[in-house]
Amino acid sequence: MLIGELAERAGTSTRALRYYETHGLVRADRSANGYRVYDEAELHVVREIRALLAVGFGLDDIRPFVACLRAGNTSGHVCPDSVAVLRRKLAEVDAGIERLHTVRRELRDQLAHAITQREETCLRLRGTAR
Amino acid sequence: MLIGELAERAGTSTRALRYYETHGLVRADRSANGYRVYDEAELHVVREIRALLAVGFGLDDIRPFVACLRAGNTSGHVCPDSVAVLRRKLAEVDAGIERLHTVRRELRDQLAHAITQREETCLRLRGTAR
DNA sequence: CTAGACCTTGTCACCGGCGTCAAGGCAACC
DNA sequence: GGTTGCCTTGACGCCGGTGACAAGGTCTAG
Repeated sequence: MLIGELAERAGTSTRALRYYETHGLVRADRSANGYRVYDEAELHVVREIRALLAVGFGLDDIRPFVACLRAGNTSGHVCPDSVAVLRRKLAEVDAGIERLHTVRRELRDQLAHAITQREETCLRLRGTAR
Repeated sequence: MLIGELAERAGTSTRALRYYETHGLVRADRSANGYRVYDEAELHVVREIRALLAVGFGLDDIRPFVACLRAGNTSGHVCPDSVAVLRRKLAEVDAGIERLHTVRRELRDQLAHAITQREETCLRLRGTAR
């Protein structure tokens, strides 16, 4: 399987695949003419990468999952390192949620305050208009 | 007030102030020697900018708030444009929270799954060991 | 022989809010 | 006049995951 086919089957671009390779996530053999040649296993690797990226992982976070897949596991999630990353990410997401809730409260308060202010101004203007 | 003093009093850097200026958020007069000279009002403007940046606003989002302050309002939040941005941001934050909750669920499930798998593997290994 | 559909490496561009360095001008004090 | 400490503009770097383009090699079909 050449890079174009892998890209299409994995739903990504050849550019991305080469990028993953330079960052040590995807491996390729080379044919005599220098083309990258992939086996079926790499398809699963790339799909794992894409799935994790979509969830918001960075390439560095993904590395353990790929290693786990390469170690022969059906899922990239079952190795200790992967689990550690999952835990960390879960904590990060929790922190993010909390932060957004704080921001949300603040925004709501400011919005409420602004509207109250506007109504008062409006009333005052009507008052002076008479 | 020169740029260094403003930066210090507003809790930011001169670099940031110049950046805000190039993006039309902060205004400065120039003294004879070309130095930026700020009046007290700009301090409030910069503080407003910083507060909104801290909440996660982009510079473009902040522009209406600055305009509102310049229009003579005590708060930058009371003008219609500002309120519109506040509403939009609130919606964005809500969307962000929801997205993170989705991710969180997914992470939790994968984590649970991974741990279950590991326990099974562990049991199986113990079984074969005997 | 040629067209076109692949592949290769290398490089620039993007987004946003700055940090940081360069090279120089101005003010004030010793 | 020399040092120190402010100020000026300009330009590059960063982070991450690509998109896009250039200039070339390779394979296949007509």
